[in-house]
Amino acid sequence: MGLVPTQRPLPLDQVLVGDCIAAMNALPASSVDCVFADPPYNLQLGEAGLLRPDQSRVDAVDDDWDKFATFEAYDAFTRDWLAACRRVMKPNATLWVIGSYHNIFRVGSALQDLGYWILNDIVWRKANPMPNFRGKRFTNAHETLIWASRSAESKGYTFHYDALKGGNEDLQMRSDWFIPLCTGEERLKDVEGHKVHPTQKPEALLARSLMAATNPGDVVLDPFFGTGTTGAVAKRLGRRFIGIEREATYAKAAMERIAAVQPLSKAALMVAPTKRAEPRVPFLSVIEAGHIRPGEIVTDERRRFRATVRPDGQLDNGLVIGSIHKIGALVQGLPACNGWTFWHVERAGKPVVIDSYRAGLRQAMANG
Amino acid sequence: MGLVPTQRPLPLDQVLVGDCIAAMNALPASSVDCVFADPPYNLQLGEAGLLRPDQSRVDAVDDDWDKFATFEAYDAFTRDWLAACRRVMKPNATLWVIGSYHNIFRVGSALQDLGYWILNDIVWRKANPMPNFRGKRFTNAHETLIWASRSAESKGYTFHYDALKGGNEDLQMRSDWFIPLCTGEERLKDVEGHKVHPTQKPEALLARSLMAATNPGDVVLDPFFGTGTTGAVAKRLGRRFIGIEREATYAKAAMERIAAVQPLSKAALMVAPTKRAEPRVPFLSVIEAGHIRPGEIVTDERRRFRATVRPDGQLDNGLVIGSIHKIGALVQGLPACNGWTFWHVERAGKPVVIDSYRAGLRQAMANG
DNA sequence: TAACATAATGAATCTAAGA
DNA sequence: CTCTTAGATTCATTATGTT
Repeated sequence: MGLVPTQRPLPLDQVLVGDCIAAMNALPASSVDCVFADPPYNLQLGEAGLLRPDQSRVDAVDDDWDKFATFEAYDAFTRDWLAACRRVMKPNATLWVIGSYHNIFRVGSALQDLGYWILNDIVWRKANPMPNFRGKRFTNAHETLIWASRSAESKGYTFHYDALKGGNEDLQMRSDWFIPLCTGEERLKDVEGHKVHPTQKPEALLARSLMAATNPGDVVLDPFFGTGTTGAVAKRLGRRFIGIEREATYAKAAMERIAAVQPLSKAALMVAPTKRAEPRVPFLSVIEAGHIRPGEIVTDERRRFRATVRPDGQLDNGLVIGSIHKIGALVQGLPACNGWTFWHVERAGKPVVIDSYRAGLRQAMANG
Repeated sequence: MGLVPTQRPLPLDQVLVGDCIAAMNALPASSVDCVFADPPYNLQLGEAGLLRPDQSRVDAVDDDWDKFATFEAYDAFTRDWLAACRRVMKPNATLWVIGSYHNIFRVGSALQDLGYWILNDIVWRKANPMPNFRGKRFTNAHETLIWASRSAESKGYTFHYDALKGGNEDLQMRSDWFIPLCTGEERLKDVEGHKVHPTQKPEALLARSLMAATNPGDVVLDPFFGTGTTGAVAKRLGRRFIGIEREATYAKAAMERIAAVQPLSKAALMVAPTKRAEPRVPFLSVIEAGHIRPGEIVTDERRRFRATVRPDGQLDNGLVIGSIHKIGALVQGLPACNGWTFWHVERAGKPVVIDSYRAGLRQAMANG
């Protein structure tokens, strides 16, 4: 590198169409304040395709850009783009990467190998994830973001601790974020009503990341720009962006989308916390918290019906095993029952409704 | 199996004191049903620099070679113990590993490189995490578990889908678990009131993992046994354990702790039979038992489709003869159909699903 | 129009037994 | 080994259609 000749100006608020590594290598070193990257996940899906219980087909991400022959090939790709990012990052810049269990461990390792310094891993808890249709695994209800500084010596990175805390009911912002999927109006669709991009991210996710780790006027680079969520949020928040996208159709959709975005006033940037429905509390959590012991007997208030609490959070009435709701309905011969208000445990000789153990857990679960 | 030469019995419900890799290599291959591992991560950053695995300080944190060597040593260690685990795992065994952003990416990558197949990554959301005192990062409010099968071909792993669902408001259990930290009574303390082990995991975390992925009587191996949470929970849940721990003081504390654990009753641990596990009933048996007569008309619930019951247990829709499933799929134009839940017969003017005749026959088959 | 019912869909590593 | 068949399997939200 050596001498830096007449430096070209940064291509701000634009989308560069082409390979992200080449495009980044054409940018001057130490020139961006933040990177947000949503690289291919390398899903490795089977040939057969997946059917829902209603026999409709799941629209899987089977695009060519997500296919890598081996982990080695994926690792090489990952190292290359991460290294290119690191070169253009200012010394105190930070980088966000999002991924799932398919790829995030490769990405995290590569980050560390290249000298990045992990500040947090963040869990995006999806409000409405796709279920596991075959019942063979836990519902894959989250994705992971890694937030890293350029190196362990980058102590002066931006983090708006107080703003985040103020927007989080004066509690420190935790590493688990509860945010809905990108659907509805926000999801870009073509004239036929099909989604333009298979993996468009919600703006709320980008907004929280960029609010936390950048200042107004900062330059945010996105090497996998897609349909430009990063650009749209950057513009709205008064940040600048540089997008790089290989597919011209995505790039075009992104620029049209961003053109329609209105930047927010400073006052509007102080976002009110999102209202959430009360979180569901699994009955298993009441047992795990020690309020009710496995093997205990639950009864209705007048002790006409009884069942035994199992360690898995189900009830056993001697004939059938099922949820508090199912067994409650069964013993009464009703089609449905709210087990929380129906079942009681004995405490100091008196029946205590199990619903009384829910409130505390709800409060604790609501954070994040 | 063929001939099995004088095989040493497994050291069940014991703690082996020593190096976990040597201890595992002394166990017979394909002998455990599940592994739960809470490995050390010595990649800890000090406030002012990097520590080597032996806790000596790395002077020049910008020394790339030294940094690389540290990760490399950790990776080699990780590969070794994961490979040793894989050898002693039965073909359908699964493995759990827990870690934080310091080490989980190394572990996940090593897993994949060794041929394990990741089934889920699970987020343990802590109810009461340690706050971030300096306000420079998000509160680190979670840890990550990886759940993996021995290989992509291990399709027969244990997963108690229905039990988990029943304890979770009749909804699929998600990949984000909300569980309190290990504190209070549960936390092991020495005579001076200091915690015995720095990273004792909550029993609820182990209980959910082991209930999900093992059956009563299964053998659970924990190569980093510590103060024996895995053993305590395994005993309580009627599973067997093999613990391996390098520090004799931890091993001793673990055995004392486990000795005090009362196992739950067999009845409480009984696994309810799932639909998948129930014996198959030929539709012909329903006819033979007289529940449905040959020549009767079957319809879907809303009577849009119809077919005739043949004496051989097949259906005839006027054009094609085939199984209840095949004809069900055919009339709907779907690739597949569960004929048991699709077809109905008329009884007292109302449609009755033919599946309702299976339960009685199953009962009879079980008794006969 | 309002209320209600039905259909669609989201980064998915998603079956098991028997011939 | 492959091929065939039985039959088990979904949650939250948005979009669309019907009464």
